[in-house]
Amino acid sequence: MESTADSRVPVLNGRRARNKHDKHQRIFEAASALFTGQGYSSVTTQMVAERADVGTGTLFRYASSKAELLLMVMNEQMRLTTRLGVAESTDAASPNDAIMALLQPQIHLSLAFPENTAVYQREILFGTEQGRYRTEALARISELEDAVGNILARFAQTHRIRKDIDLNGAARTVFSTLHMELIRVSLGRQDPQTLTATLASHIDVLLLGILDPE
Amino acid sequence: MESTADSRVPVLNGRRARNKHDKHQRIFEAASALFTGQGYSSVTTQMVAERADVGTGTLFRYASSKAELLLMVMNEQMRLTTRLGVAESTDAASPNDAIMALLQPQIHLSLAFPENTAVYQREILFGTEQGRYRTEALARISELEDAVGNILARFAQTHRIRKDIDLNGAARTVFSTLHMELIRVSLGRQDPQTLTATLASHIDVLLLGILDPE
DNA sequence: GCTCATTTAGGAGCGTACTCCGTATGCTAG
DNA sequence: CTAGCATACGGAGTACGCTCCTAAATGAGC
Repeated sequence: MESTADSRVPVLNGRRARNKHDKHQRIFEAASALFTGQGYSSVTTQMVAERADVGTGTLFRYASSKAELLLMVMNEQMRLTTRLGVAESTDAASPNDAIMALLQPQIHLSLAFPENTAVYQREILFGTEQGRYRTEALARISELEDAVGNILARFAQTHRIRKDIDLNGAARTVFSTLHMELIRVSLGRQDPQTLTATLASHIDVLLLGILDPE
Repeated sequence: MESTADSRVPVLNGRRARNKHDKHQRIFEAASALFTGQGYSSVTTQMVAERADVGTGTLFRYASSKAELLLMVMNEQMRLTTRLGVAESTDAASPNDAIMALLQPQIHLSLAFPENTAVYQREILFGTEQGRYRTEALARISELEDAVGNILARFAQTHRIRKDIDLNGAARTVFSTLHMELIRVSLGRQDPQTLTATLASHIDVLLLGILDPE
């Protein structure tokens, strides 16, 4: 028994691993094409399964729900925008600029795919299942929140700040506004033009509001 | 022809109107009892129909979806809390107190029914159907937002305020935070205790942030 | 190569929100 | 009271996300 335990080390080069990888790839491509082509709601899991040439049962072995399929696709896009945002925020003059530079790529992506963004936001906020892709999405957002928190912390080192202020809490309010504005815009309830201005204004007020009024 | 047009005035005393009213009442009570008794997700529309003693087809003539059924129930509760909040906010000393007094009853209600609140928030934010009860819910929230806007406007009259500040936009950020915190708490991701403090702090920062720093 | 154990595949089947349309009920005119 | 019309009712049927269980594929030991 113990001798076979050694073979538990995952071998990635077997037929099995390759098949799995292939199927995952096909499913990813099918979901990606369908979701970005026609919106989330008009795509059925049957369609994805057929296009990926797998059974429906198989599909749900690779993503535990239809929503997870979307997260799988969106995460990949978010991976790029996050990296981009972090990079661009480093050489910003003011904290306002830094935060806006950080978030700009996410906003841009969101505006490009409104319906998928709405579902993405919905699943982030209201999803209960602890699937692989949802976990990844949450991690990515936490990253961004921490980045904003760090920018605020740096600001706090060069300015007199009110004592009882929780900087992480402050960072969260920025994201509350971001989430809500993204939802509004992605569902067509608000002009995309206003989003950036609203967010910038919130940050502006926030920075002034946390200063110690001597 | 024109003479019959007079009869278009809705007569509320016919058998028909009474039947309709009765059914509506039964459906309301059934939905109310089931949703508050066990959570939203474990209630099926069949159950509601049976308990109300109507067919499923009939049920969907009175509420266009399961979510609308919940909104129907929650709206009624919100009607009371809104009135209460508005009343209590009038004799508050500071704008902070006024806003918090305004929102306290809503928060209290939300904490009492976490699961239903989560669904309520989800439908408010992401619902697309233009059902009767959703419209009503949105109107109720607009009311509250306007009330916050008014409190800020009064504050602006007795203090020097930065020029380029949009008070309604500022009011919206308060609600962004409120929505997000309610979601977090109602899904059990955050301690209910912190909600009020977080919100109060946001308002605090906001009020300082919109002041003109001479 | 052969056998056995374990992992993976997939499609028939299920639960549930919602619809469709034939039937019943109430209203109005004559 | 009756006929004709409009409205309301309700349950069989549908769509779709997801599960369950049998069968197939793979790899290990000999």
